[in-house]
Amino acid sequence: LQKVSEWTIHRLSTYHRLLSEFESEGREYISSHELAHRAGATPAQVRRDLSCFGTFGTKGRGYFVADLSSMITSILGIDRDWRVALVGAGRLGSALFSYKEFRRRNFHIVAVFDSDKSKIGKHWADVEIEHPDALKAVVSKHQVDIGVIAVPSDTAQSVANAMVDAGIKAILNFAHRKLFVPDGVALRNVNMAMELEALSYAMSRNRRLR
Amino acid sequence: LQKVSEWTIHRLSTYHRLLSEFESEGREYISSHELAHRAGATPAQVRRDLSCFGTFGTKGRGYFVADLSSMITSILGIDRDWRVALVGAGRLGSALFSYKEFRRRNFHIVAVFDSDKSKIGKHWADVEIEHPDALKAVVSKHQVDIGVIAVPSDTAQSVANAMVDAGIKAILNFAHRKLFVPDGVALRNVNMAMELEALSYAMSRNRRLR
DNA sequence: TCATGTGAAACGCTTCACAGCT
DNA sequence: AGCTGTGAAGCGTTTCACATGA
Repeated sequence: LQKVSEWTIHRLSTYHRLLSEFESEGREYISSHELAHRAGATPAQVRRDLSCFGTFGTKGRGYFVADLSSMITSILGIDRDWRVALVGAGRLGSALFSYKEFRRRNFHIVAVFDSDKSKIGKHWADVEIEHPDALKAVVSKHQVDIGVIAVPSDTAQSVANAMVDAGIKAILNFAHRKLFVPDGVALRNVNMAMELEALSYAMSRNRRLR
Repeated sequence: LQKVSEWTIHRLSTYHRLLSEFESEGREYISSHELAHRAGATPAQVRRDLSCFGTFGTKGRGYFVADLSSMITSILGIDRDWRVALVGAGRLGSALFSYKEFRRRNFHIVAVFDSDKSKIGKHWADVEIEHPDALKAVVSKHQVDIGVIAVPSDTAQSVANAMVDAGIKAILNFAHRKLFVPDGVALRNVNMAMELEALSYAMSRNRRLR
């Protein structure tokens, strides 16, 4: 079993989405060249990415769309439901709660937490907002797999600690702060402010170059 | 002028945030070692990142916090205001509109667009929601620098095209889709579904390894 | 002939290690 | 002595190019 880079995984996500499109277009076979073109990658990269997990193609023909799609589904582990706990019931949390792309991929938010007393007890759809103190109990009761952090930066690390303590093994962090978690806990960050700063840098530089 | 990697830029964002903390703690000097520790990086990496832009440190002492902070501010181009146009006034757009981290960094959303007739004409704070057809006119009127795409995947590329056509040089894309833009236009993606799939992969793999 | 799968080369980022300055 | 700045080594990813098989 070799090491697979996180970029490969991101590209697999992309290939997977494109394969769905090809499937609904009725395409049977797809070449690495065409897949790469639509994915913004190179043919060699597509083949290399896939080769990490086995040999799925037919020489001279390409990849059978339906098979490849279901192989990637299985590799990514999205051939099952995942239960998600959301901490932070502000506007961002609300947007995440109703983000259709999540449910479409079988990620189900089964619990919502917020320390704001005016929010506790309210319902979002059929989920009641609870105090974060209940995290550990709720996580084991609902067998939560993934924790989503949508709280202000200054409390993000303590929320992450509580999630780890509750046995959560995967965290998606929206706070603008680097989080530290033990080995064995998967952590991904979505940092919108950082992306804006990257754009700001690019624009400042372009201006300077002209 | 050398090439600077996008990871260096992301780390500069992180250093910048940490330096603000050190400043408010009253620290005068900071070593690459301590900065790296808080940033989750290595001392050599901190020094290498900074060396792309000049020499800011004092041998034997470290970096003068206030100076380094303002240097990074200037490098990232966040020492000025940026005007942002948001396309997509759904829940995600709404969350972005009121995301405090943006305004704190001087990113100001000065225009909001949505093609939903029931939304057009409504106001968010003092910004009126307009039809995307008005994009080009509004961008040049308000001198918009950055476009944010918060629409469903299937219309994201056409929105990006319209932004490019309107002269926007930097785009932040929240749609779950790879966008293609011409050279000279900076593009950053925030792909929440993709991050969840990366977590799903990590969890599936962990389980398989045991 | 056509497209995959893969050693090997190329490339870019990170880490090492130390000269040089305070 | 302590810490920066940086050439050089190390390492992981991408790209090349071709043997292999349909």
